[in-house]
Amino acid sequence: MQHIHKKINSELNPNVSVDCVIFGFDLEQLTVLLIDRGEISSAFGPRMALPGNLIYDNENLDMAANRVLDELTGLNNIYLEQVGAFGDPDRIHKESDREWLKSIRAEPEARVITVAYFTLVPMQQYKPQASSFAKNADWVPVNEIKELAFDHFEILQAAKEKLKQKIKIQPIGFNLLPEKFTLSQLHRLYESILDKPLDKRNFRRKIQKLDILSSLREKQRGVPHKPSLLYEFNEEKYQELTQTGFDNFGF
Amino acid sequence: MQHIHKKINSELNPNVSVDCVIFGFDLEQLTVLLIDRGEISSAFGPRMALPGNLIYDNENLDMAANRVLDELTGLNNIYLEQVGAFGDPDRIHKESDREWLKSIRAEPEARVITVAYFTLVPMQQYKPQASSFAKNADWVPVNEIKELAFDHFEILQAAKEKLKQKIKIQPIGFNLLPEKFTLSQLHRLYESILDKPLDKRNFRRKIQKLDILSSLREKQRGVPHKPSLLYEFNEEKYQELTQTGFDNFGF
DNA sequence: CCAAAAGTGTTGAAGTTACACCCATGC
DNA sequence: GCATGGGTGTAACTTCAACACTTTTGG
Repeated sequence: MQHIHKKINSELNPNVSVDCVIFGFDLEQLTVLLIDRGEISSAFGPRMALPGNLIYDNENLDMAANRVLDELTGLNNIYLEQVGAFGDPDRIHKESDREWLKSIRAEPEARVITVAYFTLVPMQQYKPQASSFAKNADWVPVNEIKELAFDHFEILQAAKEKLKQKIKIQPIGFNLLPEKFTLSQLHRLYESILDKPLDKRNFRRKIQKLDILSSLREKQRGVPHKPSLLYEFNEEKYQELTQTGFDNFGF
Repeated sequence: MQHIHKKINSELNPNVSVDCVIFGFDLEQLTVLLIDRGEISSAFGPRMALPGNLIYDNENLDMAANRVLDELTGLNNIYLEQVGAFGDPDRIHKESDREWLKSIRAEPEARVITVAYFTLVPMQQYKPQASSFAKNADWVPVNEIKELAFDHFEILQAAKEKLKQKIKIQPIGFNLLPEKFTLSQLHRLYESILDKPLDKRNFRRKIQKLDILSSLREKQRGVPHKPSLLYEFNEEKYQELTQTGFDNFGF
């Protein structure tokens, strides 16, 4: 896949960037989409970073986030929600980051504040393709991430918090799963996001009460235990509930 | 659009500003602190704006918000919480705003993204004093505000939403009141923020269960009806609850 | 037959909503 | 004495947390 961006009649703004925290789920754990910046010549430091880059002066922040995500990973047309703005003056304190910026930016020393966005996507439908200064782009389990470029680790934590909040008031987690899924997979997803165990029976009861699932007549095959029923969303109710939200999904 | 980006660390950054949404309560309704920019020479448009200005390259965003608030209104040392980043390229579309910027900025045409902050303060303890480019600074009832400079009206709406969310999980609303207050005043405050009526008895029950109020032996005087008992906070419990929050103050 | 995950109900406690009347004061 | 807002309790209902055993499959 290649990206042909219509020529943008505007300059990069050296002071404002966007970064994207794209969450996925591999049926085991929560993952996030990172780019690999490759070996940085002389300096040690984390190679991985959130996909992000400077904005253009004539695009709004949401558009910039989508463009940058597309340019670096090939994912496009994704609804992104803002996490917030980050940008301590010492945000670029790692030598490796400084050096890397010199290789890709016109004004590597400029003060940059970055606006972070996040969202959730069904991993299996999005195959990231690295390009531009991303040497590679791939899903990484959130719990395995120990450090990232710049202040991206901090941004990731903030995004995780937002996600925890959001999952309590909207049925967002659902579209991280394959089209047909089991309640146990959904259960594991909620536990991954909230980072704590949830009672199986209580969880199932609550979820079913939301009335957004249709159980299929189909079962898992080939598993060495009692096969689970498969479910899918009731698209209509799901949309409705996404709009209205629920005040109290008190996990 | 041009960028004159200085590498010197103590310069104003032409592309990033902060704006502050400071909420107060006048015992009747929610208010917000605005500055009056005065008559703008030839153009019509709103005179009022949120206190805000460009950041310096060597200060972090939180510090910038505090500094700007102090410079424009004299309020200082206030805990501010981020609302988010705003900054469509067409954010400066009113002629009056454009003209005003020419009078106060070195690069009035620069693309600016702004980071909004909000907080709540006890009005009676903070007497705003306008200075710098603010001709006046004063509390204005939120419901009376119909338009503001730039995209400040939109920012105000976003801050109100944040406030609604926050009041459901933390006892923030309390410190908008005078030191001694009645439960009815607190009740009215919650209704103002949530913008809907709350049952009197249920409200009182819930609030009291939080166990952060001490009832004084003192009563209102001079009111033409049964005088109310006065309350104050239990400072210790209040702090504790502010830390931990409550998952479920389900109004 | 064993291992592994799926699936299923009840109970006691806590919380939620809705609702109507008397009380103390100033004028 | 009247207008005004202050103050109080209960009942029906819903929601919540805690908890253990049987079922179905693959190997």
